[in-house]
Amino acid sequence: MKTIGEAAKLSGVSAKMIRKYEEGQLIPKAKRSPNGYRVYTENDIHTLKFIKHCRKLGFAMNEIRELLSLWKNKKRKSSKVKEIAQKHIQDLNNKKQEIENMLLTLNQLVSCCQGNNRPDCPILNELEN
Amino acid sequence: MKTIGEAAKLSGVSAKMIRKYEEGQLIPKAKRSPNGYRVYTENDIHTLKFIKHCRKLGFAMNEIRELLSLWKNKKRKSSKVKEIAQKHIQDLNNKKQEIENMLLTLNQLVSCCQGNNRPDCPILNELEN
DNA sequence: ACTTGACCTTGCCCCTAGGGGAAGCCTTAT
DNA sequence: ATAAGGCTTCCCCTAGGGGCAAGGTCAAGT
Repeated sequence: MKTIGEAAKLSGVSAKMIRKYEEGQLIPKAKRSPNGYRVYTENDIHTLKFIKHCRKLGFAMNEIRELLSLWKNKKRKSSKVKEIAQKHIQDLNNKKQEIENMLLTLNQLVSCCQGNNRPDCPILNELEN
Repeated sequence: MKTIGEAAKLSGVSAKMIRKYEEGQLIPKAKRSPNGYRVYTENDIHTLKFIKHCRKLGFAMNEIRELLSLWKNKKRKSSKVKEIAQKHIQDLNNKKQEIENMLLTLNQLVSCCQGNNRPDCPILNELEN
């Protein structure tokens, strides 16, 4: 039986986020010891690690909620998991594309700007129009 | 003199965000007409367009605050503008790298998952460890 | 035995950038 | 007069962090 700080260290999820995941019902409400502190089992920490890995791949909380319920459900269909992952890949590709568009414009603008002591600046000119 | 809705349409910034930019002091507090509605000049709309363009390139509000003050300052040094832009390019490259790392793992996992009616799933296996 | 200090946990607030929505007031057209 | 739509402020949501006041825990020193 661990406190929230120990669970945080062991799982890699911050104590703050553990409380949020409880509030957002990703994990069940933790039992409390007599002093009111949250108490965690090895199993809870296993679940927190699962969540941590999901976050590292960029899954949002709704998606993690679905992944958790599939993970716990031994009668799941792997097609459902694959579907969630593919949807997420799509989202990430869109974000990546947006960033690349920004970089294209920014790199071009920066290469045009002298970057000296004078006020003339093609970056500001572009932002103005 | 325009209302917030008209200013939103003309600038491309939503009414909601115009109020937030006022609250966050990116723009000065709008004057009010006798009924309490916010009132905007052509000049205000020009500034809102500038902010809109900054956002489209992914600048955060702090950065936009700096860019706005440089924009209004005729004695600025273009080197300062260039510096902000280069720092931002760095941030975007980092984000892009993170996304690419996620995609690498996800694509590999998805290609390993059968996606059928059976529960075996390499994606969940990976998330578990 | 008692106090002090260090560290932990609690719940609460704030921040980002943008959206959603509710409740109430104002204007304008029918 | 009434309905539609715009404006006001206020709240909630995301994912994660920062911070703070109040109180618990524990060890060391008095």
